[in-house]
Amino acid sequence: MAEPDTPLHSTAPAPLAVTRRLSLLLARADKEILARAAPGLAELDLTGRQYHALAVLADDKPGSQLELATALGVLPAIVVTLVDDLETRGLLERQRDPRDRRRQNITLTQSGHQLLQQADALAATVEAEVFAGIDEAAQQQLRQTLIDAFANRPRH
Amino acid sequence: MAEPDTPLHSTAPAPLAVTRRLSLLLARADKEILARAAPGLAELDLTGRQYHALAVLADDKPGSQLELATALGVLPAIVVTLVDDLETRGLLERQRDPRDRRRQNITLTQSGHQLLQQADALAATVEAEVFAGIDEAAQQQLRQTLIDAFANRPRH
DNA sequence: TATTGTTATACTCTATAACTATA
DNA sequence: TATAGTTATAGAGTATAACAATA
Repeated sequence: MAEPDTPLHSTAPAPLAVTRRLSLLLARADKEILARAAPGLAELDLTGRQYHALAVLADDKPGSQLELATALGVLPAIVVTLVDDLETRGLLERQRDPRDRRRQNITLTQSGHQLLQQADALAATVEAEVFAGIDEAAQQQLRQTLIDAFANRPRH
Repeated sequence: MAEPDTPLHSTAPAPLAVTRRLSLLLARADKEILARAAPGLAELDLTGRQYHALAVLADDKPGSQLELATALGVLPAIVVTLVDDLETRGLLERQRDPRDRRRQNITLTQSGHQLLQQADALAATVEAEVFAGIDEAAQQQLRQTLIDAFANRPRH
């Protein structure tokens, strides 16, 4: 229902910069979700990247730190300190691959899995908050389109 | 068509970490697009953020640097050097607002608009590349869902 | 007294290259 | 000779606080 002061045939508002550009829209979505999740993650002593790493380690079981680096989209040198920290906190364990001693096999410990579960619960809450006004079908479609475009594609 | 070695009733593959979590999916989408656009933007001497700033300045015409900072999601102190650089390159002009001399009115110059146009063309190319396999309706739906969830929402 | 913009600075993060060990 | 992991370090980017100008 129109506000009393709103003309019936108002001119359409000029589109915002961000709505005209899908790239910026995606950038904003990412930033917004991270900003909302960051305080909760901080209570778990996790950065967004550390959460990402735990998720990849739990589900994708990369066979080396290099694979983990690729999955996260960061340099191998970064992964070393990232994994160092999580290992010190007892969230994962490193073990040299006996068949190729250059590789580190990384497995989440029980507390690693537990912490991931907490982080997932938090992420789910944030997602529910952000997509509160969006109907279920649109949310499902959003997920599927992103999977089709990004998740099944080899990284370059 | 199935590969010869693929069993007809193979067990469904465990979902990748990123496909189970919408937040990570969005993070990956953002990262992927930025990674693909970065080299082209670098040829225009632009970072992703500078491109974002040009787009906001052109379309949203923020009335102060603080508004620009909010739109970009960065701290006011960051905007100073950001705008400094673009001003030095003749892409925009600062002018004190005569009605409130604390505020800086920022307007894109002609070359600022031209550079933005080039960056937009590049972004469009990258988007077309990334969403090549996605049908037009799904792309449109993706855009609309993101607008509904993020663009019409006051920043917090 | 509050707000906008600015500067300085300490801090964190990142990228690069060199190195060890394994293959 | 190539690859996985590691380390050191220089450079880039960020956050924080203090300040000037204006309201």
